[in-house]
Amino acid sequence: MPKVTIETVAKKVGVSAATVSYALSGKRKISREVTDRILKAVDELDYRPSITARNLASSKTWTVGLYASPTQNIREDYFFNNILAGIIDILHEKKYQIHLYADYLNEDNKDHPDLNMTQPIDGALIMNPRINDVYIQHIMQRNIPFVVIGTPDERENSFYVDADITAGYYAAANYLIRKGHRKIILMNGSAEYTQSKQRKAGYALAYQDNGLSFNNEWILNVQMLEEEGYQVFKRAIEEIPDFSAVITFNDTIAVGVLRALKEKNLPVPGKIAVISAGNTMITRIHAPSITSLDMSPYDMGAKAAELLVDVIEKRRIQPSHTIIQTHLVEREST
Amino acid sequence: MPKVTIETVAKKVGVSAATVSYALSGKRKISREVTDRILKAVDELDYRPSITARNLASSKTWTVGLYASPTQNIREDYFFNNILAGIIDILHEKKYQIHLYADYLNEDNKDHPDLNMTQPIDGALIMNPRINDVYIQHIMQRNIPFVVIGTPDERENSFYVDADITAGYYAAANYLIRKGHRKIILMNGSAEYTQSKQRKAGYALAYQDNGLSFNNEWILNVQMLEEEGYQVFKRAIEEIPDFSAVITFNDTIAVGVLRALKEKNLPVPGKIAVISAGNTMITRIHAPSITSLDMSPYDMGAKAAELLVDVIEKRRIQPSHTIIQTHLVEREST
DNA sequence: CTGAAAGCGCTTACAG
DNA sequence: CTGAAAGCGCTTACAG
Repeated sequence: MPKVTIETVAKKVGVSAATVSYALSGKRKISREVTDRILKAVDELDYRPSITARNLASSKTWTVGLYASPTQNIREDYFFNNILAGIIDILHEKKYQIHLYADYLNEDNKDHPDLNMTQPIDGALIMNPRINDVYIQHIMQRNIPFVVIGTPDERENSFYVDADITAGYYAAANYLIRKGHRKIILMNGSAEYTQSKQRKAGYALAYQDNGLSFNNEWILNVQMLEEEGYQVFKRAIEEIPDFSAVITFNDTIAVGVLRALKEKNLPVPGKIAVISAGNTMITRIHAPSITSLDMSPYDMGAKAAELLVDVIEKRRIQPSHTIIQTHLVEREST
Repeated sequence: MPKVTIETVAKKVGVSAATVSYALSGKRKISREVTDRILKAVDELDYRPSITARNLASSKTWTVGLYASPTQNIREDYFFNNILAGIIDILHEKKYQIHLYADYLNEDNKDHPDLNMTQPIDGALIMNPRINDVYIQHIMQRNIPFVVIGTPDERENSFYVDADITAGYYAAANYLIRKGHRKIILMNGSAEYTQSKQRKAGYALAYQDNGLSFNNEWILNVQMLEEEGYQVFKRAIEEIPDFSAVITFNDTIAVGVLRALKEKNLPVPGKIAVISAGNTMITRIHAPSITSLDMSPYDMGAKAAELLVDVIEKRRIQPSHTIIQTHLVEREST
């Protein structure tokens, strides 16, 4: 069975390939009669355009690259599901496809395969921006439109969508301080991510506004895995005396923290208060249920995707950003 | 800044584009000296090949289409994360990219955009196969290599990877029957999915092997959402008298079921035993923790991806399949 | 309203 | 060991 191309259709109908192309795209008016014959031939031959050829000819791919987390994080990250759902829904609506990349950065970034090719994408969505993010640098250098989910280092030149993380952590710390807590451990993310700076800033500001001070030793940097949260926190319990509250950078870490607290017979909320961030299903079903910062992940994904499409299609040129309000959902852990 | 193409590099070095292509791909030996000059020029010009042009010329895209669930399911489906992680890891290792499609099927399947184009993919991974699956039919018709994650209707002509769901549900029902339960509600998935048949088969076989019978009214079909599980089960509690156990088709549904049971003051496991499937983090942190069927989602994804690459690269031609053993993890809910 | 033809940027037989 | 050229299957100015 020979391949059915636009040429096959053109021959069958007795017109040029150009006419078939125009009839199908609607970019030029083709007479009703010819169009009908073309459509009939397309149907009979079961012709389906080669997207690859179309991409090359039009230098437009209708594809967006999504740069996500490392896979071991994806496995435990419910927050990701919701961001992803928002992205998929909007891009589907706008007729864009998704090319999914996980983060596989290592020492030899230079040889990273994804970075050494011009991927066939019209734009990129970058999650979890790092300080001096290699992906962002690469994308910028290649002049590919992009939107960051999170707050990038170079705010002036970037479009981005983020939750107001600083305000969120300010609210969380403030809430605990007002309840009388003075020594709050912050289980922050890895220092390489810009979000970790934002969290610390909110936390610090709450102490400051209440005329109190904190110690940098109360702030720990951990990987995004439950086991990691558990291990690091088990040590923290020994090494940081007399703390009375914990704020974590996501729900998964909170699960690890709560497991360590249970093991050490430190009742929550009786002796220790815990606040997480993410407000995923986990926080509702955990016993005790977990007070958590809601950051509207679905909306973040959807807004970022919308913004990206606007940037790709040049409806937006000047860098802009959207900051989504967060709110604290109180549950049993505080 | 003019675009840097293979022609730019060739001119700069004083060789043909073909030579540059061969030097870069290694498909033909190019002298050490020329190769070095080419590599130097590539570096200086920051040349990066156009994948789109390469795709068209070689009719190979190094891209796999992943047909996933509807987004509202993805939002609540932790199982998906693990399958996805397995897929991503293997495909990254094998140098394939991922094109992600969510399921947006509706009545007018014919006009489904994803189905009316030849997507630039070398192969497809299809999750949650339906009975008479439109995606599978489409992919088969286009002669695109594919692997189903789950068990497709047409087993003879398909490659697929699945957990032994029938054995798993047999084990779950058997376990409950041996504990004295006689009336077990099966919260099954939507009847359009092939997996729902497998679950019912395992459940039915357990009754049969124990010389007992069940009633079809004890088997309910629900959508993959926590709220749905809750709503449907709340009604079931009224309408199905004297049941003593429940098996659900995933962890999320179990959460809904347990919420309904709690609301109706039916203690678990005191009065009702509950078994879920998926064994995601949810089952460990729920109170009570949930006995669950482990189905190794990461391995399923990884094995399916490996198989697909073998099929694409013609190391496997004859349809084959891998069935992964399941095992029941006992927790507090039984 | 429609066609002939150049062009997108590669790869890969065909020649030497 | 290397080059000239056809070809992948479309789109889109350029002409009429």
